[in-house]
Amino acid sequence: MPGEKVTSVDVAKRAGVSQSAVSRVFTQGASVSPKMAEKVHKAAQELGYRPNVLARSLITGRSKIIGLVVAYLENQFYPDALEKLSNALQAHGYHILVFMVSNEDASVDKVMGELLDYQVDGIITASVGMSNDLAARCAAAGVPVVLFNRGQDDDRLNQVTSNNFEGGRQIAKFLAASGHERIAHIAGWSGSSTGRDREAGFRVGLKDAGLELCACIDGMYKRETAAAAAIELFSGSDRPDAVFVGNDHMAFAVMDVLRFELKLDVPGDVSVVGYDDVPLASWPAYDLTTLRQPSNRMVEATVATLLGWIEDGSTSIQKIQIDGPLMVRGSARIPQGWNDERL
Amino acid sequence: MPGEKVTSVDVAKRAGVSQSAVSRVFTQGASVSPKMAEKVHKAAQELGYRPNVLARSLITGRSKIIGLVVAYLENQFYPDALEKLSNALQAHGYHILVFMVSNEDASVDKVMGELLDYQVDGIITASVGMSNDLAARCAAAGVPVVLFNRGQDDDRLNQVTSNNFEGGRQIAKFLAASGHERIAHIAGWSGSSTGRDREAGFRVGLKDAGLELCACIDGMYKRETAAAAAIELFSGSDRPDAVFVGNDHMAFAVMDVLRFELKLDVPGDVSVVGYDDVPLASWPAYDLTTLRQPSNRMVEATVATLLGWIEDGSTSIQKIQIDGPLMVRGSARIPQGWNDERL
DNA sequence: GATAGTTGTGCATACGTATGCAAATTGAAG
DNA sequence: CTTCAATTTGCATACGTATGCACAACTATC
Repeated sequence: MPGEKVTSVDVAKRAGVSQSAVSRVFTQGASVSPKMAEKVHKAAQELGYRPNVLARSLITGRSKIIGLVVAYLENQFYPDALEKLSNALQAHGYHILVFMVSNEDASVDKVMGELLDYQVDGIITASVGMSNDLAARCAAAGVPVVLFNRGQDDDRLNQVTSNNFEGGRQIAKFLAASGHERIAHIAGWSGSSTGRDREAGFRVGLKDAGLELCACIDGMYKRETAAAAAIELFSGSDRPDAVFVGNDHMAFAVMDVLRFELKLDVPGDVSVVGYDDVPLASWPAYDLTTLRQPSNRMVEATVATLLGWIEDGSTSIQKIQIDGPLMVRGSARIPQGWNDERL
Repeated sequence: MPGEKVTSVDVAKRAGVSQSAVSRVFTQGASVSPKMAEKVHKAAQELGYRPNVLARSLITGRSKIIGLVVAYLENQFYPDALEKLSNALQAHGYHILVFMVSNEDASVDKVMGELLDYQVDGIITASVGMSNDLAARCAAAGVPVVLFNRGQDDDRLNQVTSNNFEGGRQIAKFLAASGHERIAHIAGWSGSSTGRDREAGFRVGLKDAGLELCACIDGMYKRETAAAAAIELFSGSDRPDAVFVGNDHMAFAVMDVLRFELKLDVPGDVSVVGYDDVPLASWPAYDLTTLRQPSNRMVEATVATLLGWIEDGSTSIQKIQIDGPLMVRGSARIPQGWNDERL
């Protein structure tokens, strides 16, 4: 391999100008004469020169890299968000450096260290929390953090979520309105704010309707755990007639168990409602009634917050909650006149 | 924000040693006395020092960044691969910088330029090809490229795929053995090697069995296109009794159309076979018979190729094809004695 | 055409680290 | 205690770029 690194010095030499001139031509907002710009561009073109982002970052303190920490991509919500985040950031000249973590242990902290080594301009964590100790370090390093789809009390951390409490309540209202009487919940991981908030809202919603949760199991946001929970809940004869599952990913597992293992009819025997509205939820094989997390708007808010912090020096902590609609589909009995009421 | 960048110089000062000593302590394979190492580590600890990867890369010429170019994450195969790639590379001290492209136009080339700006140590493209012009530039820059799940003739490009031709043939053999007579194909995008190879193998396999393709439509690897193709193929009365769909992602759409729109029974009326074996394929809602692309081994091969090139200076072009088994499930009629034969 | 004001350019230096080289230290052997 | 080899350390410099500062070139004004 030839391995010809062509630098601004080479370009300067060929164009017969100084290195600083070359630098200015490639720097946004520096003043150069049209004549100079043309000369330099020509030389650069001929040599195939492109500025070295890393070297630049050394001096500007801006790496144009955003670190994304994510636990797993199995739940379709996250690849979808990742794609949208990447596109949005790319449009602003930033790119995403990916860090996979296992959510359970302290690997988050370890990985975050590596993250800072890369001098990232900002950090987005999707579906993972972080230790306060770590939050402090990021704050000290001046690196803004946005928790995407996860809340945390630490007041140094921005966060963007859907309105999980309200979402849970809305689902309760819906299930109550269609006359269900034994309503169960397979909750999101209780170690996560999203899981806890959805459950809390759901309970309040049921209470408002004069109902009470007949059973509640932590599904850990995992397919296997949710499936096991479904078997436990629905094997007996006094089974629930409706279940709110903490996210779509688990809801699919639950529907699989209900229909193919326990031979129950959905929604005839059991109504199932999920949370997220991932693309798969609308496919007819599942046709899942679910509360939409508006990923577009969540991504928008995340990017806006991050860039505001990085480029405009904003320092106000944002705790953004975005409302989403209930997508009424075929997996749950529909209350009479539901559509009318909502017009 | 405080913004305390702590450098090796700060650590050196506090430990009462030279900056180079600090550097050596944090450099793999440099010789330092235990005493020195301890002093430096202590000071570093106290100040919260971590080496700046970007500055390091400037001098070593190694950024520890691998660029990943990917077109879309909607097909579950890719987030799955991304997760595995990231984990494998992370274990070797590398991280993935993500670049989303739209496959159709020349945006690949544009994005690749940005990629090189980051001085990536290597490039993985998932599901996208690249212009020869570009391949030349990467070769010139000494940056190794691995095409993941996509082939291309250019002899400067490594590639890792499943054995698509053989896979297609195996599927043909399977469908023929179960006595299907009117066999159709909704092909992968004809602009991709994977799509073409699977189709070619499929045709050969049918021929070997004395059969012929009764219809073939390009599904573009897109859900909507595949759905439209399914309607076109199966609306008439002389419909096919089996269809091989170019990947699982499209196969799901096809099954949805067949079952819920055209009210056909799978596999009673039509057998459906996919390609990839993404996790969803094994969920009972689809229970899709499909040819597995062994993503674990493909990832392994990709990482090995890339790191061999980067770290061991290997320069031999690898064109790796990995065989995968046919996962026989419920979406296609099973030939009598199929299991016996295969023992 | 001289002067002041404006813009464009070059010089020098800095960013944070790694590394060749020579000096200094250590340890072993005589 | 001396000598020599082996190891450890510090000094200086380089990586590729951006930017403050001083100076050169140009424009407009009288």
